Amino acid sequence: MLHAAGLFRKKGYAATTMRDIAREVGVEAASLYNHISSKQLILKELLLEIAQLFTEGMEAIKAEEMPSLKRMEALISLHVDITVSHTDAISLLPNEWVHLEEPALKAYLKLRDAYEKEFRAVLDIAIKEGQLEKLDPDIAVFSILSTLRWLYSWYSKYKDKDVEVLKMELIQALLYGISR
Amino acid sequence: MLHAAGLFRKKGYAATTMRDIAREVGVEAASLYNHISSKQLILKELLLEIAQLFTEGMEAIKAEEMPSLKRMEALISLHVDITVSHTDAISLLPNEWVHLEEPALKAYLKLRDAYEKEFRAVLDIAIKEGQLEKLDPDIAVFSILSTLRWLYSWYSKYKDKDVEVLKMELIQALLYGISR
DNA sequence: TCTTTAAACTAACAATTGTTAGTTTTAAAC
DNA sequence: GTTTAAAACTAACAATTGTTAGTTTAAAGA
Repeated sequence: MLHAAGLFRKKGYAATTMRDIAREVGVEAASLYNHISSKQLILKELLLEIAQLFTEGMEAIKAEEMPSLKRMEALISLHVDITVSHTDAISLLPNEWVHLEEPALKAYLKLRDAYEKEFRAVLDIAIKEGQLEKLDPDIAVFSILSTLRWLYSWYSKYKDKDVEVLKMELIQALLYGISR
Repeated sequence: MLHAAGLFRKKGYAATTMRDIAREVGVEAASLYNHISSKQLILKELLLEIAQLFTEGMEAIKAEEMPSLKRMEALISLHVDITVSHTDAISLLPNEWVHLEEPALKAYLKLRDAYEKEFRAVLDIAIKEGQLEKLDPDIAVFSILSTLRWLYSWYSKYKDKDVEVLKMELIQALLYGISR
C-alpha cells in the first residue's frame, strides 16, 4: 500500500503496473492478489483514507469553540499534519482521483466538495467578522488551498524542517500576511 | 493537438489512448500518424511550447527596466495570460511532465528550473529592497507559484471573468496582501 | 480530364496490461 | 511430525496498447 502510493506519486496511477508494485514489494505480480483484490481498490483506499482524515479533522475543528481566525489556523495545521504523515498518498489528491471508478468516484467527490464548502464557510466568517483583508473570498480560498495542496512537493525537499515551525510560517504567510 | 491537450488534461497522458484522441478528432487512430509521429511527441510539443512561453516571457520582463515589485506584477500577469490562452496545455505542467522521455525530459526540466530560479531571484530582490514583508523567501515563492500553477483549474470555473480584473486581484492577494 | 499528393481507411503486429487458475512453499498450531 | 492456512510461485488468458503496412479516397494543379 505504501509502496503503491510511492509509485502512483512518481509515475501516476495509470502508468504504474501491478508488476511495478510487485517489484517494489519484492514479489511476483500475481502474489499481490493474496492481499488486495484489484489495482483500482488500492487507489480507492489511498484516496478515501486521506479524504476521511480531512473530513474528520474538519469535524473536530468545527466541534471546538474558537474564533474564526483560530479556526483557519487549525485548518492549516491539519493540512500540514496530514501532508507530513501521508506525503505520498496526499500527492494523489490533486490529480489521480480522476482514475477512480464509480461508485468510489462519487463518494470521493462528495467528501472533497463538502470539505471545500466548509473550508470556505470558515473563511467567509473570518472575512465577515472583519478579521481578514476585504478581498474576493473566491480568490482567497483558492489561493490558500492551492498552497496547501501543493505543500507535499515542497515538503519533500525540506523533510528536516520542524513541523511546528512550518505551520507557523504558513499561518503567517497565508493568514496574517493578509490580515490587517 | 488541442484535442490531445484536452484529453491529457482530463484523463492524464498515460490513460489517454491514440484511439481516444482519434475519436475526438473524428478519425481513425492510424490516420493520426499522417500528422504526428508519436504520442510521446504530442506531449513533448505541448509541454515545451508552454515552457518556451514562460521562458520568453521571463526574458522580456528581465530586459525591461522596472522596480522589482513591478517585475513581480509582470510575472503574475504572464502566468495569467498563458493560463487563459493555453488552459488545457498549462494543466499538464504540474504533473504530466513525468511522462516525458529523454532527452525531452532533461530539456523541459532545464527550462523549468531556470525559470523558477529567475522567479526566485526577482522575489529575493523585492524582499531585500524591503518592499515585501520579511518572510521566508522559500515559503513565499512556493506559495505564490502554487497559486499560479493551480490557476488553470480555478479559471476553468470562472471563464467569463475579466482577465485584467483577475490579474489585479491576484496581484493584490499575492503581493500587496503581504506588502507593508 | 489526368496526375499527384495529402490524408483517410482497414487490417494487423508485437508488447504489455490486469487478473485468474492451479500448484508449491512457508510457517505456525496442534 | 502432521495438518492447515496464508502467501508465494508459474503459466496463461483476453483485452488493450502504440504503431506499421498497404490500400483507397479526396482534392488541388496541370
